[in-house]
Amino acid sequence: MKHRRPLQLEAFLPYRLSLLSNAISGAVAGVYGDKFAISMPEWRIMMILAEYPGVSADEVCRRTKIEKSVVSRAVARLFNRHLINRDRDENDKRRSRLQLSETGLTVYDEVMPIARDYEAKLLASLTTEELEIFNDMIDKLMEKANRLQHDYSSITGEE
Amino acid sequence: MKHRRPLQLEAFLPYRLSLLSNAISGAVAGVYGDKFAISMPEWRIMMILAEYPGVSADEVCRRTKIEKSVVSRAVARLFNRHLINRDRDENDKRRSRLQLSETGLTVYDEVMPIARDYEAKLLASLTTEELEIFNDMIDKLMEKANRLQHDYSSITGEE
DNA sequence: TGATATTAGTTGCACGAACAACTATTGTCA
DNA sequence: TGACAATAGTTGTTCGTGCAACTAATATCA
Repeated sequence: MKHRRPLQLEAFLPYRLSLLSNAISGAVAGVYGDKFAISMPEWRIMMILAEYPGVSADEVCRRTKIEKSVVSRAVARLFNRHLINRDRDENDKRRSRLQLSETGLTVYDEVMPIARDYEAKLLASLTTEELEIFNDMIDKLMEKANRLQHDYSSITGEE
Repeated sequence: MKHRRPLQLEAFLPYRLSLLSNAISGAVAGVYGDKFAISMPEWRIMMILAEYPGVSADEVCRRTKIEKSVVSRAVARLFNRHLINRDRDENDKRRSRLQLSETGLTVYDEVMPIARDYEAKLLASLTTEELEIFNDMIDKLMEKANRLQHDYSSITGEE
């Protein structure tokens, strides 16, 4: 007779992480989304531009890991709403140079404290040491996941 | 604490968790997705049905936290592909009683070891103790996130 | 009992994300 | 130099997801 061990779905890490990520992202999105109608990728881009003014859309992709088409449309939308400035790089006319506009900075300065406050409250449930461990484990898992993804993608391959 | 410091996006937890969750989910999806053309929610439902045969679609929703429309369509698709059986509950004719079919069980038995193996390999990068801590922190953060989501949703002025 | 509220499940619709194809510019190398 | 590859960015298409409206069955309560 076959012994079928249940997975214990509630303890299944991918499942748990997905739930947690959704819960947190949902709450974070509420912070800026409801008030300024800014989407998650748009906000991430604004954060990047606040930290690295003048970067290109491509660099935003590399830093955020957001799909370039998503970045393209998000940038277009931010630009149309005058939240960012978009100049072309004269040394490489394919490249754009992006930065927050005056308005964008204003919005950023208004939202950022709330986002920071949210993160602080969220992390208040962890000690500094725990947080360090947590971050360390995220790194490990991330690295492992990327390596495994490569391995497993060949399972389905021709054979 | 801090005033005008940049957020250090790379250290921003919601951002990091989102990346990790995507990476892991992507890899997991590759395990069953490529081979059997089963989507993520479909696979989760199959896991639930393997663990709790005969549950209703609504109970699947509660257990997986997946939107009921998504569950409805996923169940329909699994049913059409003869991976699950769907009977109506005679005591409450609104309810359905779902369970894996013979075929579904076969698929489950083939995919499950791979999924389990993947999780094992993923978690191999953590010690047992670390994993325990990690799970504990996920619980804490989850609880906190749910509470905060409630708090922050009232910022926008709606009640 | 009958009016009304709840619940289980389905379906329509809108929106965001992934993927690929495309334009325009720049880099490479014979 | 000129042909071709690579890169930056845009756009079209498809698909998964979430919300809301809807149907059908059951529960509540005067």
